[in-house]
Amino acid sequence: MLTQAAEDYLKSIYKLQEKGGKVSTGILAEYLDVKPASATGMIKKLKSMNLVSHQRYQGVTLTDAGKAVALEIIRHHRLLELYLNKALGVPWDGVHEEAEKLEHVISEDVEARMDEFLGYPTADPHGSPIPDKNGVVPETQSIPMTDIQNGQSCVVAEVSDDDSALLRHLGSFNLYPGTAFQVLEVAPFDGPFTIDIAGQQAVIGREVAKNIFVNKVDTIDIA
Amino acid sequence: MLTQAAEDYLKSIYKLQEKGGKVSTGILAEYLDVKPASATGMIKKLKSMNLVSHQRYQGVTLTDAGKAVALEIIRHHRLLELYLNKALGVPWDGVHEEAEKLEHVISEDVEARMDEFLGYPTADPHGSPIPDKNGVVPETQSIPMTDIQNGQSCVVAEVSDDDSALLRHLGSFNLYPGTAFQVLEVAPFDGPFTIDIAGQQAVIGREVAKNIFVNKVDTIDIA
DNA sequence: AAATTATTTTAGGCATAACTAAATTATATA
DNA sequence: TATATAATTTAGTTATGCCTAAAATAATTT
Repeated sequence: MLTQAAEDYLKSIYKLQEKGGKVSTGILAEYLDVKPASATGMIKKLKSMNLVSHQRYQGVTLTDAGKAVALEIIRHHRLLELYLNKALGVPWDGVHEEAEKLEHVISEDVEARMDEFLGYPTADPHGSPIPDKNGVVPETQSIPMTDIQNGQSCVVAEVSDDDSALLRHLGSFNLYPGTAFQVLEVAPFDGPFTIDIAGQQAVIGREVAKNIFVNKVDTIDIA
Repeated sequence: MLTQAAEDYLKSIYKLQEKGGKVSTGILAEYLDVKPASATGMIKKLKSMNLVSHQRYQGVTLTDAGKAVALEIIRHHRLLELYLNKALGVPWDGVHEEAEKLEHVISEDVEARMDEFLGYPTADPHGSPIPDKNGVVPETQSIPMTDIQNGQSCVVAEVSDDDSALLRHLGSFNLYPGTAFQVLEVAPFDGPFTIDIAGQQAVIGREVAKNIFVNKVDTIDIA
């Protein structure tokens, strides 16, 4: 059995690897809010278990075994988030924190039952893809909202899950995955976005927009 | 926050206290499968937190604060058992093990939501009373099956929850809480019980019967 | 090549929780 | 009441796990 800390390291390496290939000790340490020396220590431990590859000064990479573990934890986390939201009505800004604790203790049996209850879903309440039980991650090709031009219509695909204040803010505009909106105006000099959501106007700051990923659509369905 | 070990000690002290008043270090150690010296160590720690009273060689007792914590954990455990069984279909011989891990991690919010989903239940799948959110334990007055005489009819009230093989065995006879049966014969010299469950005969050994608690009834409802 | 930056090693700290062995205290027995 | 037995406590040890600061080393930049 792996410790909770080891599982957290693997999960973090996976997520950082997604964004930018090799994961340096420093980046990993910063992400986990520990000192680089601590990260080096855990990396050595994970390497001895053949869960990561690592050569000094070259950064870490997950091995196939390590990736499998990381994906399993991520699957736990995202299924739990969706289950807590759908089955127990936990608001979407609260599920992350709860899942963070439960993901390390839930059994495969209970996970399978939640999966079945939910109808084998492919995304959590924030739009993040849920790996299947073999570790296959559903493909997504969303783009950052900050790349969207004036007049373009889009649908929210995914938002960051770990900042509950941000999630409450997005919720107040109904900016959940699946929600359509049109960009009315992008203020110059990296200014805020004015958007139209189902007839309501809203102003979304750039720092907020960075946490929103969307798919472009040709026209908005007017419901 | 308390450690998991500390919570387990408090829970154990509560349970042992239920049966026989003062809880000696030795009994506690045996129950938790540690050496007496280890129990002494944890008792000192809990005492320093005002969760137990203890005077050397005199055994431990929970303080009001300690009892509140113990009841909270027990409530977590039993609600989880029932939730896993009713909402996710986990078989009754599997819920204990799962709840044992989850009870230390679940939030009060999620607990309240499970409670509501279940309709504010008062007993878990094994018939053990579920303390309410203020720590009030529903009264029960069941008696050991081993005290039942020939010819007496009873209804299963509660069974031990921690031996899954035993639970599967009882399940094979339909001996769930609420099930009625009649004692047809008690073999002499502390021998087994022959009983009638809905027309089916079964032989229940004494060691098994010790784990079953019942309420006497005058007659069996013939369904 | 020197200076800067990043990483790794070393050595040690702290928390938790278990253990053994020996000393102490309580209880039972002769 | 003295003594033997049992239970408990103390003291010191072990093991795990994760962390840090400081020093050493490697890589990168100027």
